[in-house]
Amino acid sequence: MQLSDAEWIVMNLIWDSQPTEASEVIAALGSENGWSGATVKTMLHRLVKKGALHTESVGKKYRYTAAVRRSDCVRRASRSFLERVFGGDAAPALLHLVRTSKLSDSELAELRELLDAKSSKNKESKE
Amino acid sequence: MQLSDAEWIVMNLIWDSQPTEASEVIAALGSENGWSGATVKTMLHRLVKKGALHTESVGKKYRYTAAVRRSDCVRRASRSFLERVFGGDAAPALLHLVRTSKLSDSELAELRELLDAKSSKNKESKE
DNA sequence: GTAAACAGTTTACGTCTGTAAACGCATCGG
DNA sequence: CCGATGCGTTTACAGACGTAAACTGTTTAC
Repeated sequence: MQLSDAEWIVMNLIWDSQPTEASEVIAALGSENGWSGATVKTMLHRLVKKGALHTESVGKKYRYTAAVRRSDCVRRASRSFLERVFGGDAAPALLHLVRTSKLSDSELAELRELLDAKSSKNKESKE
Repeated sequence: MQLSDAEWIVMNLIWDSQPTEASEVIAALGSENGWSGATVKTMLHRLVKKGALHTESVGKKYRYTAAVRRSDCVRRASRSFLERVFGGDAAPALLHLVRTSKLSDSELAELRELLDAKSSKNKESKE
């Protein structure tokens, strides 16, 4: 499920507050991004058509829900980003991101923990 | 300097082996990506037009060199990726990438070092 | 020197994107 | 009951993208 820039904006909103009605999306993105209602409607329609969203008309109300999991889209987008910018090599990407990002102490700690967990897994598979 | 997928492929090649002649790019990307020579020529032309590449005709030979720094493009692409997929928040992105990537011991070590350096910098600024 | 090869420029064309108006149908308020 | 409002659908349109052929001028090999 390849999402464009604008589509990510819509999907992020819907993932965050499902199920969502058109009016909410229009209200949120209209003021936040300066999109006209017509534009938002087009995005929603296209996302439904490409299978990223799902509409249910419960009673007389229409609601949008995500039809694809955010994690899948994130995975796909990350892979594509790594591929195009870093030739698929995660390590330089990570180094770059760490260098150029502000990270709080707790975030740093969490990352360090993950790295430690990964190291021990490396050791295991070596044995 | 917003680069498209295909443009990244060309730019990566040229950054790696500057200066480059059209024939080399065509040879490399033709076999590697299955692009026709005509396609490569179009890409080169567009990249020159948008200011990402620079042509010099030294004597009777034409050579392409990058007119933008890779690091700038990487920064821009990373920011855009973070923005669209993780709402601009680096920490979750890093966690995701670490979780889903294979990293060697030395890469893990290097990352850990960077994190440590960042921690101490955090402390400094607090004092 | 004439044809083949090569390089850059033009033109082409279908698809995707961002942005939006217009249309048609249902519903709601008066 | 009738017009305003809300929502989904259709249509629109310019610019970017991927892909590539055609054209033109130059260089090179026979």
